[in-house]
Amino acid sequence: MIRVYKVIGKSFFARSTIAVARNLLGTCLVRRVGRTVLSGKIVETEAYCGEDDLACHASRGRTKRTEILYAKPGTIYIYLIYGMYWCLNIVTEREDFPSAVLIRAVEPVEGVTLMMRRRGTRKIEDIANGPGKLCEAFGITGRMHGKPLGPETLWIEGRGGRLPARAIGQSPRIGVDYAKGCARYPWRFFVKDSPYVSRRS
DNA sequence: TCGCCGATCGGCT
DNA sequence: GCCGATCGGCGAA
Repeated sequence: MIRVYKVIGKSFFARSTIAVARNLLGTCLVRRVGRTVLSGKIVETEAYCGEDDLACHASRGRTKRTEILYAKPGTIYIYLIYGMYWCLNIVTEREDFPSAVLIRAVEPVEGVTLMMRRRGTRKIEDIANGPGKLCEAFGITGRMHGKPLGPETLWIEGRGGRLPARAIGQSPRIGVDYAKGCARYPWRFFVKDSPYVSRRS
């Protein structure tokens, strides 16, 4: 498959986190490793939005760890979860407002052979249907943390359009039951009927 | 298919 | 010392 997409600029991320999370669906996450291009269509995202969002890592304010969420839009935020898995986020909104979108799942497009090898599976639906899985498939680690989107790290491509509303599903975010009332916010977005999302209804 | 459980470690209390 | 924006393996049903 040949990509005919355009690189999405930083300004895409300098607006409401909800809008970014929703509009990232259908775009492509791309990375180059040596001569190999890895890419996948984003099919699932979550919005984490401000200190008032108890599920957001910045809900207890600025610390060494959460400082990154206050950075410029388009900055890469990667953290280690459960001591084992990396999770990929992209910082959103204006500088000094702590928010980001978590990329939770992609549909593998290019570099599938390498992804399968990294993931230890030949089942394409299981390659990148979860935040930890997609980082393993793409070889994304904490080394990219704090860097901007771009050819040296990873980037997003799109056609400039957006998916029709009827193609988009919405639900509470996964794994944030501890976040009191915020746990019910419907800030997870996914491509309806995609077999590549992390959990199907 | 479902639910439980352990792995493993950095950041916070 | 506790816990997590996860995952894969296991046993039970």
